[in-house]
Amino acid sequence: MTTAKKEIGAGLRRHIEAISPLTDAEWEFVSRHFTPRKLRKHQYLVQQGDPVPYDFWVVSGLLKAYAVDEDGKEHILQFAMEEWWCTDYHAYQTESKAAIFIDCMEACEVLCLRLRDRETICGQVRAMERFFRIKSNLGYIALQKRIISLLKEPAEERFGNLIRQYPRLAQRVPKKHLAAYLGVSRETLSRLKK
Amino acid sequence: MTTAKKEIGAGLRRHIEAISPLTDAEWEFVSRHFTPRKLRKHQYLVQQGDPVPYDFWVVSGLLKAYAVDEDGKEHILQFAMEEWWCTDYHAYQTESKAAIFIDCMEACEVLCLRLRDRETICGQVRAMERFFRIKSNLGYIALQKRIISLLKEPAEERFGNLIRQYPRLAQRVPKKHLAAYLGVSRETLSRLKK
DNA sequence: CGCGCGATTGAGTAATTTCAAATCTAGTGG
DNA sequence: CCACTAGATTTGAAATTACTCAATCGCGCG
Repeated sequence: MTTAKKEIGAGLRRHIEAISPLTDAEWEFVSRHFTPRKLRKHQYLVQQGDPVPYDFWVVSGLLKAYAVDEDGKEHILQFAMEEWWCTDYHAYQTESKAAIFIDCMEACEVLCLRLRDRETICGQVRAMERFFRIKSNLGYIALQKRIISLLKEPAEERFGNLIRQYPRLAQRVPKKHLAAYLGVSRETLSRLKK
Repeated sequence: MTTAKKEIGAGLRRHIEAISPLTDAEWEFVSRHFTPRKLRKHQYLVQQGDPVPYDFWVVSGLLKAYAVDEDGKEHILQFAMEEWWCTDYHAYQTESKAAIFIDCMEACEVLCLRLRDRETICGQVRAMERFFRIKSNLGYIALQKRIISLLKEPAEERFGNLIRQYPRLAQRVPKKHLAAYLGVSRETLSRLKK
């Protein structure tokens, strides 16, 4: 492992151990299954219609995952900043074709994990099965909140909550993309900010 | 265990083993941590502001989980039919107060699982940790699809997909509740059906 | 038979979108 | 340091859509 890769891996290890501690031997085994990859701004990690061999963990940079409707408009499912996981989980899990796009809003470094390797890791390392269980649970909770928010709150309140909860994100991301995340047009979002 | 409870438990065992097989001893251990409960139509399982000690697995009947906005309107997060899991997972996991209501649209039998017991089960029975990991994953995928659907598809298409995917549900549930699930008024839903 | 709940319909109102144009901003090269 | 350009944001006005409120219809159950 190169020095650079070691540093990258250290971040992932901290991320995992915040939930489920690993022995050095376990970490050694786990880390072998991740492949680092660098991408430039605007590069795609996933394109609609293509297979999705990897789950991605963001080391640095910023991703957006989005669906495109028949008018060509983008609807953002998720932003993914440092230490976030992101992929088209349906396509990934079922080894089918992607329904969404994922691309880099900034230059990125990611760690890639194949489905087979994820299952191997979970099978061999008990702590990793626990990690992914808890992580999935937390993800589920977050999406439940998002759905309630979409159904119950007016756009203005959704926007307020977004910048309150992710102030860093709101600065890094062009507001038209925030609009596409909140489910309103950029013009409406602009008018809301008063 | 009574005969009735054995029958109920058998359904849960099948449900679990469809994902992750158990030995008889493991099942014996696991099943001890579930408490059966019967409820009449319109009874609450969770009320906003109350603690949420249980995750519920539906043996029979039909639940709805919903948030209420300041105008008193209901926004349905989830229906839960036979063999579905349901609770306010945020409040459950963090042992905080419920943000939503869950009540019975029909008379129900459920199996109740405390957080502590879920963690015990996962800690003691490897297959159950795997079960909950995969189940959470599938749940996450389902919610991702729902969010994309809410953002990208017009209400008419959401309605069509709903009755296509859950035809049984669409018949069991008053249409005004389907509207509250889809995020439109009942009048709008009514006009869409043409 | 009549009550109650749900579904539908109509009319008016409020909110959002669309399209177009103007303004602003950050990064580039001279 | 300034001018220029591309992308982002804002603003305006018209058109569309969805909502609200009220009234009516339909049906099952007591």
